[in-house]
This record gives sequence, C-alpha cells and structure tokens, in this order.
Amino acid sequence: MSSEHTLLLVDGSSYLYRAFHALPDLRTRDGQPTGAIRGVITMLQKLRREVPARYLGCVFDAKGKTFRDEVYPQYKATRPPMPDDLASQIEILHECVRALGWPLIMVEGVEADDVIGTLVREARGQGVRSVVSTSDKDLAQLVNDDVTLVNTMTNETLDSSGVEKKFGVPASRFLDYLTLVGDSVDNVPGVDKVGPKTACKWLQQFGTLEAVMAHAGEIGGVVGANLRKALDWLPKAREILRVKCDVTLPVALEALACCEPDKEKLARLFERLEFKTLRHELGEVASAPAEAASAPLPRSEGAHDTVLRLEQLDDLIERLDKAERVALYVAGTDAETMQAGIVGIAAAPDAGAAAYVPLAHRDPGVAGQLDRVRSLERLRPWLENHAARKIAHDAKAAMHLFANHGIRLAGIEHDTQLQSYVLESHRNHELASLAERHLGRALASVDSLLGKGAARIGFDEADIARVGTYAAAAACVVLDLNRKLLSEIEADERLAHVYGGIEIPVERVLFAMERHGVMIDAAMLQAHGSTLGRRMAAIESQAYEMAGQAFNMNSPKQISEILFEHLKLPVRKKTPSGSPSTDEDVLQQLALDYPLPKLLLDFRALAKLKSTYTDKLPRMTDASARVHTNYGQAVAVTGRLSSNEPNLQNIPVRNAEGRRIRQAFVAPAGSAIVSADYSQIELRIMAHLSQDAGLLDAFARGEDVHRRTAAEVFGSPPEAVSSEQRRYAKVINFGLIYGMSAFGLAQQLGIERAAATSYMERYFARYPGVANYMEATRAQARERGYVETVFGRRLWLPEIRAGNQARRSAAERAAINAPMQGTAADLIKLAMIAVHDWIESDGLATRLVMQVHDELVLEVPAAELARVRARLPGLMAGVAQLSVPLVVELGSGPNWEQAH
DNA sequence: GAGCCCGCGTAC
DNA sequence: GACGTACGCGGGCTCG
Repeated sequence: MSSEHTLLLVDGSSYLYRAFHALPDLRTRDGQPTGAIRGVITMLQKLRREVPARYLGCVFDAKGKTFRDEVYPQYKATRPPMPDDLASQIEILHECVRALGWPLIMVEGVEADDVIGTLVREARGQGVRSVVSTSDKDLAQLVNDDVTLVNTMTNETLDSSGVEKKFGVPASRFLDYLTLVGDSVDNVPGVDKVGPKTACKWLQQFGTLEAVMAHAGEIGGVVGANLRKALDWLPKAREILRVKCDVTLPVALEALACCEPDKEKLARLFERLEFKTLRHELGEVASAPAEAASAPLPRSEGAHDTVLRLEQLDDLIERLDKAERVALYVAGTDAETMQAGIVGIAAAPDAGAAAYVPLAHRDPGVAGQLDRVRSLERLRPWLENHAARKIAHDAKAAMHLFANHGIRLAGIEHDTQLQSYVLESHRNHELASLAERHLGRALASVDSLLGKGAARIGFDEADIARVGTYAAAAACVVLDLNRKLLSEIEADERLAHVYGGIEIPVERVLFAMERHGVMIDAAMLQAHGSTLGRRMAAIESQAYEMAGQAFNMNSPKQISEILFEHLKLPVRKKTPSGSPSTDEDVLQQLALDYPLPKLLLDFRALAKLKSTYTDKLPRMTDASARVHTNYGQAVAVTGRLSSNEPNLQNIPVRNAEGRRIRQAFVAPAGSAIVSADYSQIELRIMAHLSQDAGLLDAFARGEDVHRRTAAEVFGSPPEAVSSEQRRYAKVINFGLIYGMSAFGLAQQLGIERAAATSYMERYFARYPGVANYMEATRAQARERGYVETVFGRRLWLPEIRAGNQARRSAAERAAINAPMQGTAADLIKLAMIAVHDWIESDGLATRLVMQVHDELVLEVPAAELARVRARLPGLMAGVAQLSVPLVVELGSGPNWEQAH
C-alpha cells in the first residue's frame, strides 16, 4: 500500500499513560519529570520510520466532560486522579509533538478514541487507509480491511485476521464482545462472570449481541442468569463503549499532511529537557548553543548503568563477583558467530541494576567508550571463572563471541533458549517472544533495533544509548526468564534431567565441535566440480537437441513447458500449487517411454551435487582448510540437532557419485577419520517402546531385522527370503517409524494398494505389540496434547485435535514418529557428552567433529586410534539400558567415505 | 535488486 | 491427503 494513501494516527493519551508507568523516572537537574515525554517522542520517531504515511495525527484527550459522562456518570470513576508528575509533562509534550512535525489534535468534549474513529472513517471515504497506533485494545472495533492497529510498545500489529486470532471474534463483532466482557479500566461493567471465553463462545454460537440477548433464556447456569439480569444494561453499555465515528472535527484530512520537524525548536526543547542522545541525533543546529564543555558524564536514560570509565568497570566487576548469578547479553557485530567481534556486554546481576559496557561502537559519541582489549582483560578472570554462575540466552553463541577474543567463557549454569526448547520445542525461542509470552513484557526485536535485510546494520553501527538500553533490558529479561522457566522445568523430574543432564552439558560439546571444525580437501572438490560441469554441459546440449530448443534445465517451470506442452507428454502428478510436477518420481515414470526425462534426471543429480556441495563447501573453509557448521540446538521439534552454514547432516552417501563428496572430508596428516553409528537405532527404540515380543526377540538374537520382518510378512523361513522381499520389509519398517499409511507404502513400492494393505495387516498381526503401541501413542497425544521420549522429553502436538482431518492426521503421524526420533536424539546427545568427557579426562587429542543424527564422526591422531576404536562403541552403547541392546558400528580411514 | 515462496533434492 | 525431521539450491514472482 502506498504511503500516499495512508493515514497514521497515534493515540497519544494512551501512550502517555503507558510511558509514564512503564519507563524509569527521568528528571532534569531541576526536577522536571521527563520520562513520559521521552517515551512518547521515541515512539513517534519509531513510527515515522516504520510506517510511511502521507497523513499524520497525534491525538490527545482534551479536558472537560464528554457525552459518556452525561449518559453514564460512573464512567472512568474508578480511575485515580492524574499524578502531578504526569500532568506536568503534558504541556511540554504537546510542544514537542508539534515541533516534531506531527499535527496535534485535541477536541474539547470529545475523547481521543472518537476523534480517531471519525478521522479513520473520513479517510476511508477518501480511499485512504489508516494505521492506528495505540496501546488500548478497545480500538480493535475500528479494524477492517482499511484499518489496522499497531502497538508500538509491543510491536504487535492487528489487522482483521489478527483481531480474530487474538480475541476469537471478528473485528466487526469486537464491540459486542467488549460489551459482554465489560471494560474495567473505564468502569463499564459487562455481564457478571462473563470473560473472554464465554463471550467468544456465545458470539460464535449466536452471531451478534442482539442474538445472544434474544437467546438469553436458553443459557443455563449462573452466567445465564447474569446475562438475563444485564439485558437492560447491555445496549447502553454498548453505546458507551462504541467509538463514535461521526463527531464534528475542526480539522479535515488534508490538514494532516505531514510536515517537516522544526529542528531549532526541537533543539531548544531537547536542551531544556536534557535529552542528550536525542539532541545529539539532531546534529548541529545553527542557533543552538554549543554543548557545555563540562557536562557531567551521562548516566544513561534507561534503568541501567553505562560503563564508560575504568573505575566504573572495576565497580561492576566487584558487583559481578559478589552476585550469586549474573545474566549476560553479548552484542556482536552482526556477522558469522565465528568471525564476529564483541561490540558490548550487558550484565544483569541477580541483585542490583544492570549495566552495559560498550566496547566497539563505531561512533561512541562525546562520552567515548572503554578500550576493548583492556576491558576484556579486566573482565577475563570473572568470565573464565567456573564458579561464577552465568545465565545466557543461546550461550553457545556467546561462547563463540568470547572465544573470538581469546576468552573461554565458563560457568554457564543456565541457558534460557534451551529452557524454552525443553518446555515447548515447537514454539519460537527468540528472546523477545519469550519476554512477551512468559513475562508479559515487551522487548524490542533485534530487527527493530538494527533493521533487517540489506538495510541491516551491526550492533557496532548503532549508538551506545540504544544498544545499551536494549542489551541491558535483554539481560534483565534473561535473568527473569530463567527464574520462571527453570521452576517450570523443575516441576517435572524427567524434564529437569533432559534439561540439566542432556541439553546444558551437550551445549559445550557442540561449541567445541563447531569451533574445531572439520577439514575439507577443497582442491579435490573443485576438481570434481569441474568434471560435473563438463558432464552437465554435454547432457544439456543433448537435451536441447531432443527438445528442439534451448531451455533452462534448472527450471521446473521450463521443464514442464517442454515436456507437457511442447512434447505433449502425459502429466502424471501435480504439485501442491497445481502445476504439473517434474520431480524424480514423475521423470522416472516418463523415462520408461521417452528419452528426454532420463537426461533431465541425470542433469538434476549432477546439478545438485555441484551447486550444493562441490562449489559451495570449498568457499566456506577457513585458513586451516576447515569448515565450521552451526548446530541448531533449539530448532528441530523432536530434539534432534540441525546443522547449517554449511549443513553437514545432508552430505550425499547413497550413490557412488555422491560418496565422492565424502572423500573430501578428511583428517589432517597423521590423523584418521573415525565414524561410529548406532545400528537400526529407531527400530530398536520402537522395540523398546512397544515391548513387542517378536521385535524384542529379533534384536536380542542379533538377527537381521529386515530379513526377519520379511519372513514374518511373507510367511517363509528367514533363509528363504529373497532380496526383493527384504527390500519390501525394509520399506515397511521405515514406513512404520514415519507413520506411513497403506497408500504411502503402495506408492513407495510401486504396488497395488490392496497388496500394501495386506502386507501391513500381516505385519501388525505378527507384531501386535507394535500395533498396540501406535494406537496408545495416538491416544496419549490426543489426551495430553504431547508425547514423550524414553527420557521424558516432551513433544507437543498442537494440531492433534484439529478439526481439519489432514492436519490432524499429520499430527498423528508426527506423534508416532516423535518418540522414536526424539529418543534417538536423546541417546546420541548423551553419547556426545560421554565421549567428550572421556576425551577431556584422558587428555586425548582426539576430537569430535560431526554429528549426523545416529552417527558421530571424530578426528583421531594415529597414536590414539587403537584406543578410540576399542573404547568408543562401548561408550556410545552404554549411555542407556533399553530392553534391546544398542549396537554401534565403527569404521576408520583417511576420509569420511572410507571410514564407513 | 532484495526478499520471499516454490519445487526439488540431500541426509537420517 | 496420503512418510517423520531438517537445510538449501535455483528460478521466478513481487515490490519498491
């Protein structure tokens, strides 16, 4: 939507109150309170940056009675009188608003809400959409396709669907909803004992307030009686709560066209209010007096200390030493964690104020900042002290940042990101989201501070005051989140073990793996890449000839045009968006009857290898020829790790061509690569969870489980099983782990659905424990909303009771899979901890270098190889005693491919 | 040109 | 609609 056709309205009064109560008590040296003014100004500036609009208005309540006081004398009667410290800020704020270039609108006898309602309606009539910035939910009644609300303090935006999502009723019914619930802030009662839930239910059931009232007789219980009691009152309440959209205003829309700020006036106001940062941002203004040379060192505007001198740093360190726990937030240059530098450190001790230590801001301003190297040296003893307990959000990233400056961050006791992950792996774990969800507190997003995409700047490019305010607030949030989330985790012993016994200890292991990296033979990959390129070119020219024209073989769209329009091949399958699919399945089918699809398949396979692996990996190596992945410890909902930049968990292995990539994962001279993987881990876990006698027996005897399955399903002795039958059984076994249906099995095997159904029936008849387990898992998921791993990790399934059949089925399949995938993840994390501890305690030079879900890869000096080969399998297999043995297969060699 | 989604394919 | 969990490529569309 163009800014030409946008009206941005601010509910100034609501923000004034919020800012006054939410922000610290700032005052000038002569005692004039300024906190609320500062808050509103910041907010207005932020809005202008974020919402481009041609028309602007900042609306305030005026003095004097309104029609609501006439018809309802108790209106707002419960509100305390305005505090003097707030009242004394209003006049000055109005001056500031005007100087900022915002039209200020106050109409005597009309509340701000009604002014806003009327302006919005007028704008809509002229084809202008409105964005209303308010912290008052009552205005949600104005929302429609042309009107959205934003709450600038919480960064929440409400459009039509947002209102419905948040309140459960469409925006057009919001007034009815509010009427039923009542508004305690304005002292307008609704129906006694009716809250959001009931109001929502009634409106969903009956539609409108009128309809609810018409059916009042049918509603039982106390609330029904209360509703009947309120029947006379409700219409009047609604008129009081209704935002009026037809008041007479002294201004027209055109008068709200935005204008330039009056910089000289602003400069004078900011001097007077002692807003140093704001004044600084204005830059030089001719008529403004020069900054006083002896201005006292700024105590920053937020509720935190800014450490700018060595004495202050020493004071801080003393406070950190005395504290029982300290929450840390480290701001880094916004690059890759491994190369980033520290820009500043915020610390929130469990008692006392938070502090921000700026260390590498590009433009430190007049007050300057401490030298980074010297300051980090002073902080080093505390940072490296194992006994000094620290809390962070994503401690692994902080460890990298400190490591980049040669500091080994120690004493990490808690990590709020991991706490959130253990409690609710399926939800978002960003600090700002957690602050809102768990503390009801607004924390700016890093995006709002630094911008996003191409316009993003580093923390080092942002100013000290803004970063300091943010970082200190973030550290405080971490401190408070830790209290809350930890107590929730500790309410469940098993969850506490998953957190304290698995996630927290494995974090340092992951840090060490990422830091060490894995060595890549870049030259080999590049050579391979060239070969691939030549082969691709050859295939390409053949394909063009066959198609009779050139086309982009990387483009599914162009491939589809060639195959299905130009060559008129039959369409076998469509993508979810409705276009003809050209995926591997389809091309393979077509390849039976036509030549071109085979070329496309070959080209695709090579293109994938070249673009994703041979060309990319060599670019990602450091000076020591190593790549350093990032393991996501709070990403996969099942408890698995993820790997990115580069993703080392999807390096090809299934065919010879792909395996050549693995040959480029090498050990340095004098060392070997060792790979150790859990054999059939998820099937073993299925045996353990289901306690199915047949499956347990198969593993206890150390049988080939796929062969055994084939024998059971096809009713032949194990030694008579054909390789085709074993392949079928393997697909069935894997399918079970994923919750696959008979349809899926048929598809996968290319057989009739009836045959697939019969195989599955025979499977479940032979392994009844598995059938029972699957049904019990679905039932548990439905009843509790979550399933668990063997170790008690909880995996929530928000859609398990969805009305939509497809979504519900998907949640059921996830429920079947999650305990197995998640338990495997728990086991290998325990193994990583055990292996790492063993390496450390025995002082080995062996290093873990990769984890690929059921496999650990290590770099082992020749002198330690025998020891590692002897010890590693037992260490990995011994992390838990399940009802089946855990089996580990180990290999070693000069590269990853040969270690298999 | 940046940012996003789509289609596809790699791993376990 | 139909097999769970990830990451990431190139194409191509949209938006400014």
